[in-house]
Amino acid sequence: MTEPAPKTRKGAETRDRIVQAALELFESRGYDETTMRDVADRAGVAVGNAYYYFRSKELLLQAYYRELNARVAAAVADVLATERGFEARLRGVLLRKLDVIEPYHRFSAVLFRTAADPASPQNPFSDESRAMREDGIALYRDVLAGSRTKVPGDLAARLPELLWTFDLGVVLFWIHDRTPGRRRTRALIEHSAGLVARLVRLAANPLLAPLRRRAVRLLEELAADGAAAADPSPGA
Amino acid sequence: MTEPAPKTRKGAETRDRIVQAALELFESRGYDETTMRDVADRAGVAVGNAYYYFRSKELLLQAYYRELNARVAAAVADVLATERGFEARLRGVLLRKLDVIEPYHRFSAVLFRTAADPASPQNPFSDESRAMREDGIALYRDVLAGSRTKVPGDLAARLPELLWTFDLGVVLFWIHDRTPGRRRTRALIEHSAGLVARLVRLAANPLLAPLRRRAVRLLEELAADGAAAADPSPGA
DNA sequence: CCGCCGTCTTGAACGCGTTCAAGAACTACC
DNA sequence: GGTAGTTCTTGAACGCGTTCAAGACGGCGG
Repeated sequence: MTEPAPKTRKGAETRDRIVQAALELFESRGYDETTMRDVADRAGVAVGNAYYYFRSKELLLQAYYRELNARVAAAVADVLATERGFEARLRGVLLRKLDVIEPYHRFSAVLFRTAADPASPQNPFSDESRAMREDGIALYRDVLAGSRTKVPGDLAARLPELLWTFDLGVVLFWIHDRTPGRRRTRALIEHSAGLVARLVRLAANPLLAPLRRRAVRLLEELAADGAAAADPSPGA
Repeated sequence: MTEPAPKTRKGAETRDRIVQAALELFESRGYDETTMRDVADRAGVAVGNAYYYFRSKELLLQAYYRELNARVAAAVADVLATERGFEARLRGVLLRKLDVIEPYHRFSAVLFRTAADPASPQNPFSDESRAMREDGIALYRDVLAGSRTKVPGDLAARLPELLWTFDLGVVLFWIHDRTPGRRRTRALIEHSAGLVARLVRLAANPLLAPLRRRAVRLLEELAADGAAAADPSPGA
């Protein structure tokens, strides 16, 4: 995942020492304030050595990011196993995720800064992120599948993507949320889970079928188009 | 807007020469590939002088950004003066905007990269961007006011913000759109304008009043909270 | 034990954005 | 014209992320 996987025991140890040093410094001092020379010093190696294992400073931060994603997945599993209602599952997933990532709010800006660049492999719509994107969508497929809510056929195929986009929106909001304990983000999740659930139920109403079909058609068009040309992203 | 406004005629000329050089180089060579030394050389000044007028390279790029915004506002005025239907106004505004910014798609990544950082003044939710944000919201207040569509009272107060957020979403989509002529973004605008218009009309339906009130309450809560603590951003 | 080859490690050097102390140019007032 | 005070201009220097040519290390076939 991050260049030359160490081939020897010693190599692996050095790599670990570098990651360890980096994470400690990032955490205590912040990303921008930590220099690669600091990291190398603390790990007891030369700067060049850090670059032997990580092509860039940013990639060093990614170690954090991957770790986080794994922990989110673990934290969320338990909600998916217990809750049965769609609203409860959606809310539960988002709140758990929030709990896990909260301590890293400091870094979110840096992570997001690079994730925002369409050219960056960290961008959620990039080819390189395909696996993670699909994991995210699969998560919401599961949220839906495990609940009793019935979703109209045409919408069912697109709804997981839509919910994943909603998740991205919540994270975006979280990044910008400077209230203590991320109070606003919690309020957003608390209330919007109910709203989303109601909207999904509403979408099943036959009176609204024409509108729903229009919306689904748009989503399909964008997705199909994207597969050929660039990225399969939804809109807002 | 960008530090020491020149106090003398000569100062203003130097400043202009620097902006000019920067824009030409950015356009022909790209932002990252242009160095401040290049800019200074082409403008016939010392590096330090460029920094006397612009505190950073990024601020130099902002010259572009502000210029663009002004041109968008101008291009859009004509739509607002002629069109009367809400849908046509919304679609027209977005398409015009797209036409104006299209030639600068190259830079959008760089602009967005910094706009994404919550700590950056260029961030659309920052205090420093308050003026531009409010201009954007005002634009959509105008889109609504000039149309015949009737919007329920409680929603009317929040809808301009919501539409501005939708606008942000479209721009985000555009940034990631790599199809020729930005075909996908055009499709998105083309279809979603109608959808949004229908949704607004739907919101007036008395049967949906409870749902609408819930949504409006959430928006109000987030806005009020934000004013006190950090930023008044909406969610997804 | 030797020599070889892949793996790992070094630190000087590069190019960049940015800062700053020094001074030149200009203006205003006497 | 002289002087004081802005305003503008300079270029060397700094700290950073990053690169790279050179060498040290370590195991394996002979």
